[in-house]
Parts: sequence; C-alpha cells; structure tokens
Amino acid sequence: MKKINVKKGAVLQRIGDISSKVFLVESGLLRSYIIDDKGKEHIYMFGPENWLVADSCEPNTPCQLFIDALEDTIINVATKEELLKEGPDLTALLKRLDTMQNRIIMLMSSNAKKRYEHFTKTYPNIIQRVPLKMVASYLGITPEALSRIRNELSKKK
Amino acid sequence: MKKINVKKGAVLQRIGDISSKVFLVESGLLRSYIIDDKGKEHIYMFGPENWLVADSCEPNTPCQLFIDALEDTIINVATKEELLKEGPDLTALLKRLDTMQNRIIMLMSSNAKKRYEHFTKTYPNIIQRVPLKMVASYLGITPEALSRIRNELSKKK
DNA sequence: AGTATTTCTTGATGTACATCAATGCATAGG
DNA sequence: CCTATGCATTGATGTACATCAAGAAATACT
Repeated sequence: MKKINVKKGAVLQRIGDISSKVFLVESGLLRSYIIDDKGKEHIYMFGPENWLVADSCEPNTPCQLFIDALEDTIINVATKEELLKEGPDLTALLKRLDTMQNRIIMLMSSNAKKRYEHFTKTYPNIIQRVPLKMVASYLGITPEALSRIRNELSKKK
Repeated sequence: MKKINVKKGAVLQRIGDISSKVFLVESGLLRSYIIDDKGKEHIYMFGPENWLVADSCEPNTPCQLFIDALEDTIINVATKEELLKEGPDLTALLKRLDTMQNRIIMLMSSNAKKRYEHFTKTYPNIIQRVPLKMVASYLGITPEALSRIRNELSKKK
C-alpha cells in the first residue's frame, strides 16, 4: 500500500490497462467511468473518502474502466496481487457487492426520477461536489433530462 | 455446506428474509429476482451449474431478492457466517464482481438489441432453458420488445 | 478584470421502448 | 382427450427519455 497525492484531473487508469490496481481513497474524490461506442461517458462509480475504487476485471485481463480524480485526492494504492496476499478486507468486499446489487436493481426497476431521488438520499454529499451532468451520467440519463426532473421536484414543494 | 435437492418451482428465499444464505448450484438452474412497486418481476441473475446465487445484502439486514428454482436443482447451502469462517472463495468473489460490473456497464451503455446479443453470447445455454419472457426480464425489457428484436435479427440473415 | 469555456436550462422534435389488446400455439393437468 | 393456462407474436398507441439547438449563468484562465 503506497500513499500518493493526485491533482484534480489526474488519470489513474485507462481502458485497456492490464495493471489493474486498487485505490483506497483517503480524502478527495475519484470517479470510474466508461466511454461507449458513441463516445459518450457513463460514470460507473464515484469514490469519495473511504471508498475503494477499482476495476473488477479479472487479474491479467484488460480494464474496462477509466479512473480519474475529480478533486485533489489522497489515495492508497495497491495491486490486486498484494491485496490477495495480505488477505483482503472481506467487509469491504461484501459492502461493495451490496452497493453493486443496489445499483443493478435501481437501473432495472426504477425510472429516472426515482433513481435521482435514491441517489440524493444515498450520496447526499456527492451531489454538492460534482457538476450535475456527472450525476446525470451516473444515473444513466442526459443532463437535460436531469434538469427537468429537478425542476419538477422543486416545483412540487 | 449442506447438500439439498429442490424441485422446480421451489422458493429458497423471499424478500425480507434475514437468514441470507448462499447457494452453490451443482446442477439445475436457480434464479434471483425482485418485484418492483408495480408488481413487475425483474430477474437479477440466473444461476446455472457452478454458479453462486445469493443476496448480497449485508449480514443481518433483510434480503431484497427472491430466489427460486427454474429446474429441479441440486445445491450446496451455507450461511454467510459459515463461509466467512471457512475463508471464502476469493476467486469466485472476484468473478462475481466482474459479472456484476459487466451487467451495470451493459445496462448503462447499450440498447436492448446489444444487450440481447451480449446475453446470447455470454449465456448461450441459458436461453434454451428458460422462457423468453424471463430473458426479457433479465435484459430489462418486455417480452414484446424482445420478440421484435429477435424477429429483426433473424430477418437480417 | 475580461474573455473563454464549461455548465445549466428551456423548447422543439425524434425514437426506443412500454403498454394494451387480440390471436395462435404449446404445454400441463384432470 | 379436452380444456385451461402460460407463452410468443403482431399491431396500434402511448410515453419517458434522447437529441438538437440556443441562450443564460457560472467557472476557469491569462
């Protein structure tokens, strides 16, 4: 585990990389995302304090995700091999599975408005820290659609 | 790890259950799914031979998934606590993370046709074993939409 | 501070998919 | 064997979102 500082905008991993490291965020904010075949970004995950950010590709296969820093960030870096030797943090792994399961369920069963409401409840601090278009990207909608949803929700009250 | 036989149609877990067991499929086919607030089913995962089927909810929280058998199935059952003691199968865990990451990426970045094509490539045997409406449910579309996609694809050739 | 760039919003239009309804087929159970 | 139930398909219509375009507002850059 090596501690490093990265500046906002720094790229930690590119699609196709084989290295496949694991980043434990101490402070700041990372994101992982993909770029689809139309060149559109889709945010896979935000990584604020205490989150673990990594591509879950199997060892020695090319990564599918970009990872970069949305803020100046302090991270602890390790290779997957190192982590496996040390005996990985099972609690963290289970939490991660839970998070991903929730994300899948959300994507499958809720419309954009509900996904947004769920997001604001689950990650109340993140929404203050990133542009709305990134929230839209995480939710799987366009910035325009998110703008309209927020508009509608604010009128209701 | 206790080995049990279940008949097609048997329900192994219900939403809200706290027990939260892990099922390792030896032969047959399980599925896990949710029911949304409109009463609609969404298949979360199919569990054929050698798959691990479980709700990834954190220990001692209520499950979000139903789990039942789509065929007569032989499974090994364990509680999460047991598995954690034994030292879990890390390779299986990593594979599971990879699967879920792929599922999320699919749901976010591909249209129904691409998701279907990806599914048929990735799980060629499952499509023969379940009704198409379940494939549709897994893909996040209606049976009607799937029917039209298949129609279109078969004409192309 | 002033300019450039990104971000957000609003409107008009388009489209992928859902919903609803009807029909033909297969399958299962008495 | 006959009937009931579930499954797949097709057509008509509806809708949630995307796309495109333009302008306003915020942010970053020199």
